[in-house]
Amino acid sequence: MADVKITLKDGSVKVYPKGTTVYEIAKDISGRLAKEAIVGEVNGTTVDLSYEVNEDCSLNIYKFEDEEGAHAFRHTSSHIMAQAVKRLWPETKLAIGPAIDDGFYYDFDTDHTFVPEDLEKIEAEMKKIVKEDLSLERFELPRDEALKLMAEKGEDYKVELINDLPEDAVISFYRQGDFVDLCAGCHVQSTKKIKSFKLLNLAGAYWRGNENNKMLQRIYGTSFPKASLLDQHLEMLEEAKKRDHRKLGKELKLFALMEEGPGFPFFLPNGMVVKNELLNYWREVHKEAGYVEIETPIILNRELWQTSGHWYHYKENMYALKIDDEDYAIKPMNCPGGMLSYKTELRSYKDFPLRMAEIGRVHRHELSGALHGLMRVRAFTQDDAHIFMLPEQIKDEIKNVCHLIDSIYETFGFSYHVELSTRPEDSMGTDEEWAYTEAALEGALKELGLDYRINAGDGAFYGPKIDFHLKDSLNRTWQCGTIQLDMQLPQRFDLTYIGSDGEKHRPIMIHRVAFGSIERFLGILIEEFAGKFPTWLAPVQVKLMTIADRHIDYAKEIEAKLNAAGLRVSLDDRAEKIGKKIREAQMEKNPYMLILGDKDIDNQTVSVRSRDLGEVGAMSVDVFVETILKEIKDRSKVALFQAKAAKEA
RNA sequence: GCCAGCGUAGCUCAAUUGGUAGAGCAACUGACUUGUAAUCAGUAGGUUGCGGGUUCGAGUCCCAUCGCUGGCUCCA
Repeated sequence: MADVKITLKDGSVKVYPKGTTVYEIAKDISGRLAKEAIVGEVNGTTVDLSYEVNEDCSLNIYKFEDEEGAHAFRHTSSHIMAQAVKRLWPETKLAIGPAIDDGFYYDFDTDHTFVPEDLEKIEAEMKKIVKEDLSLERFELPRDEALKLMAEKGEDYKVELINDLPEDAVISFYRQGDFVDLCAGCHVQSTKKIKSFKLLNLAGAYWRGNENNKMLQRIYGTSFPKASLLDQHLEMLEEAKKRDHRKLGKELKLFALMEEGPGFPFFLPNGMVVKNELLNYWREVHKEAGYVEIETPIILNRELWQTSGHWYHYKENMYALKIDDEDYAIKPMNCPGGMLSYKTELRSYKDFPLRMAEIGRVHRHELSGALHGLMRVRAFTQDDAHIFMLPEQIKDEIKNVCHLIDSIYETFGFSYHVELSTRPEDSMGTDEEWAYTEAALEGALKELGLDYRINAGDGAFYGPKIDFHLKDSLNRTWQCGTIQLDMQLPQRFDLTYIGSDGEKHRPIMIHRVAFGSIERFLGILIEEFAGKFPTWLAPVQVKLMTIADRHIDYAKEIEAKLNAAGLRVSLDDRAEKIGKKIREAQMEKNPYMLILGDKDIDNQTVSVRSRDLGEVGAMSVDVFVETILKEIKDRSKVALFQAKAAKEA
């Protein structure tokens, strides 16, 4: 393999095998992942050194494909956007403008209200800046000079940021032409590198994410080193729109959201089939995992919510009402009812772990602006369970729940990430209790070897939690499963059990969900499968269609057989062409179509067409039923007829 | 709740500078009797989200309100 000769800025020469990635070269030379990133590529046998080195770092070259490279690239894009905005509206004050997963944003404070047309103007100005080929120069200033510089420029937000930096912080700036920004860095060497970009949307955002602060105007954008990559990304966004669960939910008649009940979804017959299948599956696996099921009331009195603490800690989110002059509230969570259920009997340590599940419908008054299809609603169904146990059972039980959740997600083929959320500011309980419970959850995660990230201060007010997050079609993540260790409610409700010593003790309680919310899970499910549910979930599993009216009797005969086999069947016996019936069935995303005509009557067969595989061929009804029943029983994610076709071939 | 944008037939969208709402698909009726992604013809369908205002005249402009979308905040 040919070697690549690289001349470094200090004049020294290094030789690498051709094909070595720039990233590896950078690591090799610098011996570490340096804080400055530069985007570059090895082409052929030479390396373009023109964009090579920062003043205070050794050679650090990253490709756009590396996280650091993309980050630097987008961060520079963000600076270019800010520079463009400052040129167009000089009075604008800059807040923060970081790189994010798929692009970048910048928060601005200006009297000018940005409208969508402004994005084009800003893009045009950005193009100029890119063309000007401005190099990004880093410089550091002592605190007082840094403050002076930003104050002179009227950048109040930057002044605040500098004031909040720790004493020993290095205060760095980046300059590109006439534009200077307080910035810790990671930039490409020149504005010229930002080949393709697009500003995507406008949004409001509170300064520092605090709703008591001023609302700034945020502009989101994305950028790529090649136009083709940008096009590809924009195409992906278009594709994602097509699988949006709100769109598909309407098209497939799964659910409806109406003005009459914002945030309160209606489940239509098709959606109800999917929901019930999900619940059937859920009950099956939970029974196997040793759970019992209960149901508690939707409405309970004020005293209960005071006991639980919700009346004070969750009041803004609760729907309250008066009944016979007494205060009641609609449950926002199932736990208090679960506590009362626990207390209906004297419990023994021998009953532990006691796993009480509840498919509970809860109502929460979410902010109107937070509502989002099925993902964020005001009434939803939690697949809840409260598990009561001994302290020494905590780790194993958390592991059990993690396994259960994992196996459920695996059934749908979902990948997920885990977060551990710790004590929030507004919380109940002692420091010791929090330390103990947080350690218990983290210990279980570590023993399981699960990757997780810590979400400091994001726990529930009554305990720390482990969250399982799934992604929607736009890669936005949604919390679904959660496991919360709760030492508050057992105390507040004075829950006890009789231990082996014959004395009363306080049980440990886990509060957990796997789907999280059936509604949200269904939303994720729709987007993941783009509406093409696996057969076991599909509202209509088999669509029968006649070629001509004379085939209707035979079709009804087949329909009866499939019905008898427990399949969800629908017959299209309209006097339409078969092409049209197939087209409509495909659009309804029915997994299987049976085409019935003269040949089928003569041979006593059905002609099978699969939504995913196309024409499968003719077979006897019995063979068809046998195969599809297996596919359903296995909760297969793919059509089993594919395997059959492969075997025959 | 906050910032911005949007709201026309069941769905997807039209409607010059304000001039009196239209198309495709779906639906319905009829003809056609069809072999793997759209047969043809006809019929019907809208107080332009709701409520005010400006105007000779408002889907177009203004105000208010409800809802939706993208974010922020919050959270399953």
